[in-house]
Amino acid sequence: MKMSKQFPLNALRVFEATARLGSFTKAGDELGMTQTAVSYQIKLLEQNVGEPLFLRRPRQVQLTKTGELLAPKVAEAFEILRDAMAGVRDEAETSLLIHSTPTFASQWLARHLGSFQLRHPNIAVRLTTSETIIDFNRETVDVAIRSGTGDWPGLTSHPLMSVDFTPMMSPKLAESVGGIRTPRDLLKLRIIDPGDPWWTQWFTEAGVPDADLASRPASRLGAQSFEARAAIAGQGVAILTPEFYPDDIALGRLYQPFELRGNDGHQYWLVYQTARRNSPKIKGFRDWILNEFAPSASAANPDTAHQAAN
Amino acid sequence: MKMSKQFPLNALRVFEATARLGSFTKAGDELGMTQTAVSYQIKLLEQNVGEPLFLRRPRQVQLTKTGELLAPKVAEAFEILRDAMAGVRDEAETSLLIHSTPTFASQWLARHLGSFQLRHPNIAVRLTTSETIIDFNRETVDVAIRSGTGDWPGLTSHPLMSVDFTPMMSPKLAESVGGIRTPRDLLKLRIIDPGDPWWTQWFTEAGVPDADLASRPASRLGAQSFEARAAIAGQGVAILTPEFYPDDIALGRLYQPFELRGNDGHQYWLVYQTARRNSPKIKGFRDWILNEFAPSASAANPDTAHQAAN
DNA sequence: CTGCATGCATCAAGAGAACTTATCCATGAA
DNA sequence: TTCATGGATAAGTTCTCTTGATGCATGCAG
Repeated sequence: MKMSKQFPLNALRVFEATARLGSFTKAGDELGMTQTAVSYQIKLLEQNVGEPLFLRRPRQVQLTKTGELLAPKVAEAFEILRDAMAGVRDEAETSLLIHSTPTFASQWLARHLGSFQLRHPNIAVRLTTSETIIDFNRETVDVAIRSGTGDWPGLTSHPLMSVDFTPMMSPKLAESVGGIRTPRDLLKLRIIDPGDPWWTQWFTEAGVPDADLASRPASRLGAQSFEARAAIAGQGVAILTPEFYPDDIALGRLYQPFELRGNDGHQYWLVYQTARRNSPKIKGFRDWILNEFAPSASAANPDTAHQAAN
Repeated sequence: MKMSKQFPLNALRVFEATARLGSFTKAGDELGMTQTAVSYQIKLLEQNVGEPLFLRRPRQVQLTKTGELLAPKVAEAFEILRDAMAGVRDEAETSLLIHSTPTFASQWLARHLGSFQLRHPNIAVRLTTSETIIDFNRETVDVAIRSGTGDWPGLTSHPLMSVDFTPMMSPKLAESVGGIRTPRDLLKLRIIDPGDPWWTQWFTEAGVPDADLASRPASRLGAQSFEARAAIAGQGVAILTPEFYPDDIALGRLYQPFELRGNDGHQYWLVYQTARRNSPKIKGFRDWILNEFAPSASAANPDTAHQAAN
């Protein structure tokens, strides 16, 4: 015995509308079905209940006593369901859960999210961060920003910015050693997190493949933004992503001695579940952030999206 | 846009069970469907809402925030629906609406219904009467007892008793004219409702085709039971159905001078909508009343039913 | 009183949804 | 590692539901 038959939900919906409108035809109109279908569903329900629910009067139907007993409760139940669905749809549309790496969150999102909220004033943004790459199947998250190669099955990724890196330090620190003219001059300074592979790569590209970094004291701060603070404080030279520190550069707190930038092939990506690509709030966030990163382009171009082959 | 799709009821039911049980598989078991079907329905609902409702954890599913928002309301709504259905089913099973002619109701049902209630103590009987033949499509009635030919489209009829008739009077009235020996003797008495065609028919069959009834004063009482009361009171001779007055006959309040009974081809029938023939309470009433009218038979024989050709 | 409009019932046929079967995959436990 | 559990996916099938045509009864208008 199928539960679905033991509890004819669709018939109950039809019954609710019919009881309210007092007419099979009108109920059919409201529900977008034919009068025939209404008649059929009501009959189903009556068979299920074991009692007629409507008296078939000449040009109208009227509830029987049994029907009158049932109608208000059914109406109430559907009212609740309608509310619940509406509430959840609303919630779904008006709250956006963003996950990001801490660095991107503090260095970029924190400064730009205001513009998103201006554009979508009725979307409440919540931001969570972690170094780890979250699993959309295990966390309640709408969109994420992560660095990597953009190759995640089931997810759509849009490139935001490449993760370039170049040495940066406080201007005073540079002056303290008479200025930084060649890459080798950097080795006169304390190097923040010399174990970072970015350093090796950068020095190699800068023509200093033999830079001895391994022997230097390790000072891993975990997140780039912490290293940036340290560099600003004059504690050493850090290898940073310049895009994250426009203000510090503009205000002369950070100094980038060389144009040369390294890039390890990683980028920051906007990522979301491909299945949810049409969700308005996700679409809205995508359009906004792509536009932010492509100020010259008239609009965001979703075609740059990258969907991992599964 | 179909309402039915805009409001996925079946998916909501599946969601309710799944949220409660925390497992697609278990929900499928409870609902009598496969895990696959549950998965499908949940996906439908998630598409509809625009948000995932469950986090797919390795060996269990867990509600997302959105799901947690939705679940309790849905549960409440279904609780109400379940209650409503149960209530209405119960009401449907435990109340029996009988319609009858006033005569049959007062002369037969009133005296026998007690035995039905003994057999079905949890069925609440309600009895309505009218001379007119009710339309099952217009009145809330489960079973009816009516006289006629048993030929009603859409209805099933079981013959209960034939509507025989024979003159009856109070014994004292009979003595007052020196006893009633021949049908003609009846003409010495006041005849109650001489316009009743039963009289004509009976006198004809009794060999008195020329009985002058038309000229007698009319005294239509409307219902046979009223005429019986008048006869018992000695006000005249009435043409009655003896089966209705076993007590009055046994106690000597009514006297039937002749064995001869007329019959106009009408009978009393138990009638109900053929579509509802399997309703337990209707079945119960049918079995009971047929048994009452067939005391010799070991059980009622529904095969005597008569369904009018449509 | 006749003809028309309304509203529901019935029927056969068809579309499409819902469900099943078969498989696969990931995870956690033994 | 291997097994057991629980879910996802794909394809095929079943069957509910819907549609459209038709009929009937009633009430209203002329």
